[in-house]
Amino acid sequence: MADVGHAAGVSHQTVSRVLNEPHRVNDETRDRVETAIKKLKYRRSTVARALATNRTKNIGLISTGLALHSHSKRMIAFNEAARASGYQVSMASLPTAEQEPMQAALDVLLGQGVEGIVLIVADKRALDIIDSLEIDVPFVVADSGGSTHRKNVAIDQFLGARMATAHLADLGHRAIGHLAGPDWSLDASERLRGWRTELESRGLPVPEPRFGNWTPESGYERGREFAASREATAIFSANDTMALGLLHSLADNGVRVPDAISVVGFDDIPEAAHFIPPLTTVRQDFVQLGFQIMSTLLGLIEERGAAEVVGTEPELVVRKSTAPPARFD
Amino acid sequence: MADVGHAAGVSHQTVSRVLNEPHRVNDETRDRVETAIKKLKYRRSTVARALATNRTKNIGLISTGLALHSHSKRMIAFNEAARASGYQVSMASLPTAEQEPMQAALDVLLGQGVEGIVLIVADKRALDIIDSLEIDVPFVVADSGGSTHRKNVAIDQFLGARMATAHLADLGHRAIGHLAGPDWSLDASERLRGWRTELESRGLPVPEPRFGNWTPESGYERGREFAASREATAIFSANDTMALGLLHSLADNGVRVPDAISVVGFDDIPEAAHFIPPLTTVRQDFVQLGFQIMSTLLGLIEERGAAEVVGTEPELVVRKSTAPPARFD
DNA sequence: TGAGCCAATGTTAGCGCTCACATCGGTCAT
DNA sequence: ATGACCGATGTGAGCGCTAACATTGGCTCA
Repeated sequence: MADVGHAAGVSHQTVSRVLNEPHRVNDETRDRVETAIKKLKYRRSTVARALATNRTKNIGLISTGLALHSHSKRMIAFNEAARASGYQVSMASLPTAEQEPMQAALDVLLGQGVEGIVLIVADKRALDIIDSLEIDVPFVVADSGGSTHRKNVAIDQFLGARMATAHLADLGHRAIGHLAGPDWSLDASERLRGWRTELESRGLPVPEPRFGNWTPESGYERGREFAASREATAIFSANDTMALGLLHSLADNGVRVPDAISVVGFDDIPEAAHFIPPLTTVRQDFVQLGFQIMSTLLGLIEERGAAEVVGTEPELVVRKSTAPPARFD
Repeated sequence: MADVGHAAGVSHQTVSRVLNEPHRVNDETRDRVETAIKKLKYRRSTVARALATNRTKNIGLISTGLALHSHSKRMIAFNEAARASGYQVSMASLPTAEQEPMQAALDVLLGQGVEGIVLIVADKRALDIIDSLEIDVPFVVADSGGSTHRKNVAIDQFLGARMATAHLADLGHRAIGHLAGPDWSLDASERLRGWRTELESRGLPVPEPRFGNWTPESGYERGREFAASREATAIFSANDTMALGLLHSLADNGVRVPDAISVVGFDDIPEAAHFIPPLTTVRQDFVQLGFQIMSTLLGLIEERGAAEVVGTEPELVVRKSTAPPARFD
C-alpha cells in the first residue's frame, strides 16, 4: 500500500481512503491512485485489514453428515447469499456430529475470526454439542425445530408435512402411513409431527410410523413391511430418496402405485419427476432459504435486533404417485 | 497473548513458543502457560498470525453450477481432506461460470491470502477464464481433461467410460449408443472419448452420440429419440440422473430394459440401486479423490515438486439394467 | 577459575492495514 | 482583515502475532 502511495505521490493513508471512502478524495488524486493500483497489480491484504479493523467479513459454515441433496443445496444457496452480502464463507464439513471434531472445527473457525456461524446440520446431537459450547458470535441453525435461545431458520417442514398428508386425505385416504426420517434429524421430527397433527386434526387414525435413515435402502426395507402388512393405502415418505426405495420395493412386491398405494415424498429432488411413477412431493425453495439464513445472521451480527424469522412456505407438487384409494364396494 | 503471559508470569513470546514449539519450553513453565490459556479461554488470532507469518493455511474453493451429486461430493470430500491437513477452506460457489463473477471471486480469495485454489468446475469456460487470469498461487482443477500447464486431478473418466462400454460389448451388444453430457463439461468429453475409443478398439460402429445436459429431463427427451429410432440395443448414459430420465421414457414408450435395450449410467448415485430396474453404473470414490486433490495441492504449495497425479480408478457396478441383446435368430 | 556454550526466556521490530488526530491552504462571514 | 471552518491530505500509533536477536544463569572443560 505504501508502494502504491509512493507511485502515485501520496501517502499510504490516501490510498487506503481511495479504497474505503473514495468520495473523500480529490477526483484527480483518486485517478492517480487507481492507476497506480492497476499498474502495480496491487491487492489489499484482507488479513491486515481484518487485524486492524477487527472485522473479518467471514462466516463459518459447519455441516455434518452425508451429501444429501437438500444438504448441499442449503450449503450452496447460503454461500451465494453470503457472497452477495460481501461475506466470505469458511466451510467445515465433518463426517459425523461428534463432540471432539465439532469442538475442533469450531475453535478453528472462531480463531479465524468469523463473525457468525451457520450450522447446516440435520442432527440433534450437533445442537446439543453447540449448546454446550457457549459460542460468542451469532449463530444460526439452518434447520427446523426452534428452541428459545437459538436462532433457527428453515423452510417450514411442519407445514410441508401437513400439506403432503392433507393431499392424501383429500384424495380420500384414511389409512395414511408415514415413512419417517431418522430420529436424530430435526427435519424428520418436524415432518413426523406435521403428519401426525394433520391426521389428528382430521380425526384420522394415526398408525405407528416406520423409521428409515434417509437412504433408498431403508425405504426399500420399510417398503417390504408396508407391502406385507397392507396397513396403509397411502404413505407419506419423509424424503424423496426413501420414497424411491419404497416405490422400488412396492413394485418388487407387486403393489401398484398409485392404484393400490399412493406415495408422497419430500424435497423434490431433480430425479423425482422421473421416478416410476413420477413422484408427488413437497418442493422447497433453498435459494430463498439461503438468503433468509444470511439476513437473519446479518441481523444478529449488526445487532439491529434479531430479525424476524420468516420461514418460507414449501409447495406441493402433484405428480403420478398419488390417486384416490381403490374402492372395494 | 500478552494477558496470558502476564497471568502465567512469562512474556508473550513464551506463550507463543508454547503454542508453536512446546518442546523448547520448560515443562513447568509450559504447564503454567497452558493453565493460563485455559483459564482465560485464550484463542490465538489466526488473523494476526497470518499477517506475521505471511501464511494463512487457507485454501480457496471455487465451484460453479448446479448442485450435482458428484459435484457436492467432491466439495465435501475435499474439504475433509483439507481439514485433515490442517487447512481451512474458503468457498466461493457461483451460479454460473462467467468471467465477471469468477474474477471477483478469485480476487476476494486471493486478497484473503489463500495459499492455493481448487477449482471444482465441470466447465470448460471456467478453465478458459482461469487460464486468462494468471493466478500467482498454486491451483488444481478437480476435473478430467488435463492440459500441460494446469494440474488436473480426477477420477479417470475416460477409463470409466471404457469400462461401461466394454461391459456392454462383452454382453454381445454391437449397437451401443451414447447419451452424452453437455459439451462444455470436461467430464462429459472424457466419457464421450472413452466410449468412442472402446468402440473403435473393438471395431464396433460408432453412432452419433446424443447430447443431454445432465438433467433427467434431457435424458427423457433423448430417450424418446432412442426409443423411436431403435438405433441401439444398448446405451451408455454419461450420468445416472440422465439415465433415470432415459429409463423413464423407455418405459413410457414400451421399451423394456434390459430386455430390449440395456442401459449403463455413471456416478452411482445412492438412488441408482433403486431405479427400476436397478442401474448398472460406474462408481467413483470421491473421498479418495478429495485426498488426492489435497495432496497434489500440498505438493505444489510446499514446492516439493509437482506430485504425481495418480487418478483413482472407477469401478463398474453391475445391476439389473444390462443384459445380453435380444436374439432374433 | 574463567572462557565457552547452551537452554530458557525476554526484548524489539515489523507484518499491512485503519483510526484518530494533526496539518495546511483556501473560503466564508463579519 | 481576521478568525472560524472545511475539505484534502499526512503522521503516528497500534491491531496480535512471529522472527531475530539479546540476555541470563548454570553447566562443562581445560
